Amino acid sequence: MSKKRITKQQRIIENICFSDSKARCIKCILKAGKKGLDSLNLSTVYRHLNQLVRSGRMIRINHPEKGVLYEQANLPHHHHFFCKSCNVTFEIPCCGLDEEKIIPAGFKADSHEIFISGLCSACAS
Amino acid sequence: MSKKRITKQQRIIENICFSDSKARCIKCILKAGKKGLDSLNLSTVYRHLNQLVRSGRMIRINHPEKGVLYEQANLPHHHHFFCKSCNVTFEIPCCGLDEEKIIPAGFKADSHEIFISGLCSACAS
DNA sequence: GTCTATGCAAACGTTTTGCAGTGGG
DNA sequence: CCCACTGCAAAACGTTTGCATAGAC
Repeated sequence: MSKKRITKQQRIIENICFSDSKARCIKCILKAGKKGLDSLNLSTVYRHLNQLVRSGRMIRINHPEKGVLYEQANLPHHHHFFCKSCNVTFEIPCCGLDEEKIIPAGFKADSHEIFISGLCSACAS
Repeated sequence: MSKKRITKQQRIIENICFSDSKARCIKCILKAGKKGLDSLNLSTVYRHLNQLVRSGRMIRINHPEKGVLYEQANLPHHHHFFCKSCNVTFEIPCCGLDEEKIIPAGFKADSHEIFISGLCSACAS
């Protein structure tokens, strides 16, 4: 069995991912990481994110308008509101979905994703 | 202004897209189209689908597990259930989402997507 | 010093685009 | 007979992979 090494790159990437609960795209993570280590490489970011997803610490979400985003896996159940004006993705803490109502008889749901688009409160006013 | 021409390719592609309400991927459309016209080209399918999306007759949905799918735009409100066992996407006719409950105060939603994953009735039994 | 993780470049799959030629009107 | 649409090949993306080597231990 190979031994894992903790590298500067890994520390930087994980610090970004776990600094808050925001969902981020790869490029945002790379850009933020380059502030701490200019030589940080896109492949390295991909490799660490894939590893974090595989190990279950993060999840990959496929946002209908923003593409692939990475987010912490153990956040409380929530969904995503994308503001078309300021281009920011907000987490929506509670879930109003009644799975019983929506799924056909006999179907067994084990997960769901809700993506809402519109205007956030700042842009709506 | 340029005049539009109705081509064999266009007729074939639209026939496939509007033959039923199924959401289809590009490759499925190409494969089906090649039955009617073997020389049908992937670029042509992309060009027509993009045009159909731009003109508002179809929509592009970014399915979390199946990638990009194309679907008629004017279907009654519905969402998607993806069966992880048989790999089929089912349309769910009704919507149990109460937007009032889920979105934060001041936010204005104008659209939402719900993707549910699990087992369909056939695979669950 | 060893051997994993990195940076770089090349490979890959999907989507778009440039261009010469076909064919719809 | 014209010029929009097609097919083909190449470009343009986002993501993954192979490889030599920097650097963690």
